[in-house]
Amino acid sequence: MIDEVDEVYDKAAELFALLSTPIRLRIIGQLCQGEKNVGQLLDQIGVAQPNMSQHLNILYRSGILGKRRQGAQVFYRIADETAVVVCRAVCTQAAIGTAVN
Amino acid sequence: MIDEVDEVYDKAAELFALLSTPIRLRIIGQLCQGEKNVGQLLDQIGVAQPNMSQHLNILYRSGILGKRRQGAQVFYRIADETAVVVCRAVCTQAAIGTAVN
DNA sequence: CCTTTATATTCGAACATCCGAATATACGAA
DNA sequence: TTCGTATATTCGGATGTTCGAATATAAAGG
Repeated sequence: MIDEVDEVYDKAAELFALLSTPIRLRIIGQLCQGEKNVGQLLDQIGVAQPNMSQHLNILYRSGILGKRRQGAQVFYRIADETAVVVCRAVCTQAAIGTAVN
Repeated sequence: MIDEVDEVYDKAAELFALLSTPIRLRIIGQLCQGEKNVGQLLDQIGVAQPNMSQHLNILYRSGILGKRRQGAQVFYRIADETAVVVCRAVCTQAAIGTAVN
């Protein structure tokens, strides 16, 4: 905590940046209910398909999401609970809702 | 949680955006130790003075920080614990440090 | 192979963010 | 009032992010 602090702040800032768009938070909220494919996510979240794909890729490359292909469909899931825990902290603390719970 | 969800995600995304730079996280980390003036923050955080002032103002306008002037100096403090709680969630969950604790 | 459905990629424009430099303001002391 | 210290504001450029549009790839079925 003395000389690793720099990296700590950098990593945390990166995570927060990943969570700084409503669309990605909605994706995470949906996947908290369990694995879903892209089509299902598109049904729930109002966003164009290529845009969805980009956001999913960003979350996937960061390690927050995992994915698996099944035939023509690709299913995404939460792969790192850190993001979920942080989202829950916002919801419970700010009393702004329970969407991710 | 049915029709306020939209706003929930928007608010959360805004908060995460505020926390998405290492400098602002450092500021919050410092102020977790108690009220500090701008000069003290400058001593602890490697950033130019005008830059510091901008970040402080962003956090102040968002309600995360409060401030009080005492003579020529301005003291900042945590005004909304939400940000701190969220930062702690990152640290404890990701096991990437305890800087904000 | 061809078509359809499902998902991904690329490109460019619009827009926002961060920083450095210069300047401005606020306050205390002389 | 003038000076020095403390803090804030403005402006510009560089950089990054998000989106829409177009296109590409992957798989299943006929």
